[in-house]
Formats: sequence, structure tokens, C-alpha cells
Amino acid sequence: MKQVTVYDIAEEAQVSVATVSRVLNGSAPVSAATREKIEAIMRKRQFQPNALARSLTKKETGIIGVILPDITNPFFPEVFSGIELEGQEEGYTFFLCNTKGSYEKESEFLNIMREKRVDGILFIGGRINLKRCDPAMVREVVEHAERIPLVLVNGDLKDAGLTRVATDEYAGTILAVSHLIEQGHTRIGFIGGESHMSTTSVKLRAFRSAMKRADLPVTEKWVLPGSFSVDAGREHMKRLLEMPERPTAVCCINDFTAIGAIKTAVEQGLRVPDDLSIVGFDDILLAHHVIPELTTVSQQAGELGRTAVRVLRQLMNKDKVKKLTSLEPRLIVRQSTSPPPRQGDRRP
Amino acid sequence: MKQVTVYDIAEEAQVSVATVSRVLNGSAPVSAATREKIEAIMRKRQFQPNALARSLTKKETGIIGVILPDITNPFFPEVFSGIELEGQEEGYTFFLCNTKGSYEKESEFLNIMREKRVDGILFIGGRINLKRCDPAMVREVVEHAERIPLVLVNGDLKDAGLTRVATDEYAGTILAVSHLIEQGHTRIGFIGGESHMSTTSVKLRAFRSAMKRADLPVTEKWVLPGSFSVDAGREHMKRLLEMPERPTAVCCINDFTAIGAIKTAVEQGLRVPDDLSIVGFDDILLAHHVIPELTTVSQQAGELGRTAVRVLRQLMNKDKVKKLTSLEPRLIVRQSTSPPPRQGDRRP
DNA sequence: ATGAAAGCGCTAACAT
DNA sequence: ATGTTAGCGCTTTCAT
Repeated sequence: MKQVTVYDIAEEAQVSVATVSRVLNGSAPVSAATREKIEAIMRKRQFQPNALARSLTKKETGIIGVILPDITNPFFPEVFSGIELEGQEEGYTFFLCNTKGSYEKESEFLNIMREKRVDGILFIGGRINLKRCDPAMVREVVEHAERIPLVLVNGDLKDAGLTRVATDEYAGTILAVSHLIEQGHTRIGFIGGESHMSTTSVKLRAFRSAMKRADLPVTEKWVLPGSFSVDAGREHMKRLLEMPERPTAVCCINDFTAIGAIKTAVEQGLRVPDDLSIVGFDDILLAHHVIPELTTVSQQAGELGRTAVRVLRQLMNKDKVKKLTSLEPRLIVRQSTSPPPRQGDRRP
Repeated sequence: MKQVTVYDIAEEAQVSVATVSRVLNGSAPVSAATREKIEAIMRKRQFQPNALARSLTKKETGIIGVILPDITNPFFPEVFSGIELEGQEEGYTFFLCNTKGSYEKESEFLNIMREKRVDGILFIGGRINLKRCDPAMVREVVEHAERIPLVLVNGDLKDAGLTRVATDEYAGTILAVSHLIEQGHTRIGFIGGESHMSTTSVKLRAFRSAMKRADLPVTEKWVLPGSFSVDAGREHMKRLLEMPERPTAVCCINDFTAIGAIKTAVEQGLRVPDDLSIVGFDDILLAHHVIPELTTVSQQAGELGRTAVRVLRQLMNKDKVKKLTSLEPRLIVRQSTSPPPRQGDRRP
């Protein structure tokens, strides 16, 4: 079944294609009579303008490309939802690229996006979260950014000078640790996070700073970086519990590790938060479904997505844009934190 | 900065655009010498063929459109991941449309997909899960399906005769209920699910059938449909616990309600599974992060996505296609189910 | 093996 | 207000 084109419509309406195009775009005045006639025919013939042809001449596609590492990690759908919400109002459509953590896929997708002539790119996760990213990989992104508006979401690329939108993880960690301290904890551990990721060092730095500010010592053997998963959280907690001296509270790199930590603690007979307080980071959906509900720091993932689109739009309009737009995280106090047990109450 | 085109390449290589196109597509023999020359120039100039122009002439875009109700619901990212995995190998790219449960958005996206000339459509959730879908909405989908290969994933449209891929929810529920029965339960409840969704009636039908097959009575007041959320699960469980006579096991419409049910049960001082067994459906990630880990029925979301793409490909190739490809669900036994308490052990 | 030229379906000057 | 026409960047006959 042949697709109907502007020519078909023009012919049937006895006008030129230009007029058809005009009513399609409202780009120039058309007499009410012919307009209605054309519109009627379009409806009747179920005319669907070919977006490809249209984009080809207009040199814009209305597509925003989104690169993210793992749509299966609940944080990202949340961000993506925000992106969609903000972009949809202006008629944007999205090309979602899931890199599954592969830097090659990032490169590949970057190229595909260029071939597809997306109007802008949102780059989330992956190489932009590395503490030290290979200069070639940095350059690649910069080169793309020179041709297509691009914003880095929750990450950075050394010396690239790219436009960024990010939650202030440092401030967020301060919030979490301060909360623990206010509850009366003095013996606080920190677990999770791969050492080569910048989020790990940022949060660790904030952790140390918050402790120092309260004149509390950091017990190094309670600082256990490693990974971001639930299983990592379990492992870390297991190691912590094997120590003769244990913290009364643990600050976790993210909600996953926090949940793992809780599971292990509970399995070993500890009560959370009575015996051990645990705080996470991100506020993924899971955080309030888990028992006990997790005290955590909200990154406001949806808002992050919306903001990213707003900033990208500015970039696309060649407006003035701040190099860094930062979002303030919020502490969400739920059930996994409480004052520490009194000395006498401590379990063996 | 002007994009480089086949003409630029042709000019620099002193050949015609046709030859350039040939090396780009490998569509016809080109002498090794000129091929290499052209390839070198392409690399040097960072040539990126314009996918729009290409698709315009080739009449294919390599894009698969995916309509789903809520990317924030962990089941769908899992499906989408499978879709990507299967499609990427063949160079497909995806246009993800999140309808947020709005039927109008479904219509809107269906039209956008047509304008974008996607090569195929995967329709997941929304109106195709309705027990009785408005005929006009059915017709709309059918009309699109007549022009673009389209497969219905985990749903159906009455009398539409469309190609479908779905997990066998009936069989899955039988699995869950039988597991409970095998554990020795005789007093089993069923909670969750909106009554106007087909999944609810299918699962309820399976529930009744499994009970009957085991000569067990269904206690109607323990059958509480309602909704699909964690909160719904909490509500339902609360009502169940207020009854003088209670079931020893509950079959839940999905993992969310199951998790809600567990939370409420635990809050009320019951032990899961010792006092009350609970089984879910879907096997979302949450299911093994929750405490106790949830016994549930896996829909194999990833596999569902992969299969959907495979079937869609057949449709696109105009191969013979089965009207219904069905996936066998699997019972995943974890910690939330056990034999019922002996009478004497029952808590008040 | 390579080139010339006609489209693909639409928009945007430029005319009238 | 409407029509004519030249692209947009590529692929694909049809020649040679």
C-alpha cells in the first residue's frame, strides 16, 4: 500500500504542494477555504507526513539522543522519565541508547546519533564517571559536542569544558553523615563504590570532611570501597561484622549496597536500626519497599532529567548556559537510622 | 560547520557519488584501489552518512518502535533490555515511547511512529491488557498493523487477529498455587489486580482451577482484587488480617502487591513465611532484594523481549509467523513460602 | 568497474 | 494567497 504524499494531496485538492506544505506547517497564510479543503483531504486519505523527508530539508529532527549505562538500574528509568516529561511538551522524541557499561558502545552510539542527526545529546554515566578517563575518550566526546549540543549528566570530563548538570554528591554525603552524627553516632563506617569512579572519591572526601568537622576520627578499617551492587553491600557488611570493633552506623555509597548491608546485618541477627544504623544514597524506588525502609539521600532523579533537558534546550538555542547546573540533594529520613545503642545494650 | 556529504567525498576522490555509495553499502563491486582511496578520505574527513537521506531512499529506517506503559516499573526495563539485546545484533535501533498509562499517548505515539517510518512496532501494555477494549481503539491498532509490522507483547486485542508474544500467565499462576498446595496449604487467599484488566481474570481463573483440581474450596472473602501497587498489597493484607478466619497463604497478582503484603504482615507481627506464606508474580529485581526474599513466578522478561523481536523480524520478512508465541513461566522458590503452621502454633 | 541522472517526500526561496 | 522550482543527501537503475 503506497504511502500518500503531499503530491497526492495537492493533486486531489487542485493546489500546489507548496500550499499543502503551508497548511501542514502553518508557515504562511492560506485562505480558509483551501485550508479546510486540504485538511479534509488529509484526514480522508490518512496522510502522514514523512518525518524523514521533513527532517532532511529542515535540518532538524526533533530527536534528543540519550546515552545511559543501564536502563535496568532503577535510577536511570527515573531520570529518563524526567527527560521525557520535559522534552515531550516541546514535541521532542527520544533515542535511548543503553551502553551496558561498554565504552565502545558509547562511541558507537555517539556515531549513530550523528548519522541520525539528533538535535542534542544527553550523556549519562559510563566514561564520564571515571576518575581518570582516557584522553582519547575525552576527545571523542568533545569532538561530538563541537557539532551537536551535548550535556553531561551527573558526570564530568577532565579539561573538556563541557556543559554539565549534576546533583551535588558532596553535599549529599555531608547530609547523610551529619544525620548520623546528629543521631549521636561517633563510630561510623563507609562502604561501597569502585575506587576508579569519581563518585566514590567525592563521597569519601565528603565523608572525611564531615567527620573531621565534628571532630570524629575516621577508622580506616571501616572504610571499605569495592563495588556498587547489593552483593557488594553484603560482602562489605560481612567483613565489617567479623571485626572485633564495629561501627554503630554505616554510610553506604548507594542504595543497593545499603540494602545488601541491611540484609547481611539482619541475617546475622542484628536489628536495624537499633543495633546498627544504615544510610544509603539515591533514593531509588526500592528504598521505601525494603524492610526497614531505607534512610537515604535523594538525587531527585526525575528533576535531574528535566533540568538536563532544559539546559540542553538552552544550548540548542545558543543561549547563554552555565557550565555547571547543580541540583541540591535531599535527606530522606526513614526507618534504617536511629540513635546508637547505649554501651550496655550492645550485642556481643 | 558544514556536514560532509557523498559529493565532497566523490569530488576529493575524483569519482562519482555512485561509487562512493557503493563502497558505503558494499552494494556492487568496486576496484580495490578506488575503494581504499575512498575509505581513506572518508576517515580523514570524518564522513558520517546522513541516515535520514539514506532511509528516505531505501524506504527503511532500521528503527523498531517500542510502546510501553511505564519505564519506571522494573518489569519493563527488563523487557526492553531483551529487545535491545536481540535487535542490536542486526543493527536495529529503538524508539522508546513511554505512555504513562494514557491511551491517547498510545495513539499519538502510533502516529509518530508512522511518520518516522519505523520498520516495526512492539506494543506492550496499556490498552492491550484491557478485558474489554473500546472497539475504536482496537481498530486503530489494527489499521496501523496493516501498514507496519506490529506485535502485541503480553496482551491481546479482541478479534483483531494480531500477532502476539506472551508469557502463559494462566500456567504461571497454576505453578504458584500448586506450590502452595504442595507445601500443605489448604487455606489460600488471592489478592490484587484491577478487575478490568485481563491479567486479573486470567490469574483468578487459574487460581480457582488449581484449587478445584486439588479439591480445595475457594473462600470468596479471601479473594480481593483491587490494584497492582505496593500500597494496594498493604491495604489488601490489612483487610485480610482483620478477618476472624485467615488464610495461611496468599497468592498475589504480582511482586509489588506481594511486597506490600509482606510489609503489612511483618508490621502486624506475623512471621513470613512461618505464619503466612506469600507468593508473587513477575520476578522483578526487587523480589530477591526484599526480606524475606520473595517466592515468585518468573516471566523471563528479558527472554520475552528477545522473542518479541524475533517474531517481529519474521513479520518484517514476511515469513510465516505463528499467531501466538507463548513463553513458559517458571516458579522461583525463595524464602517467602513454607509449609503452613500447625494448628497449635497459630498466632492469635 | 564506473558514471549520469532520476528519484525518495518534503520545505523554502522566489515569483506571480 | 498561491505556484514553480531547486535543493536536502543518499541510492539505484540504466548506460557505458
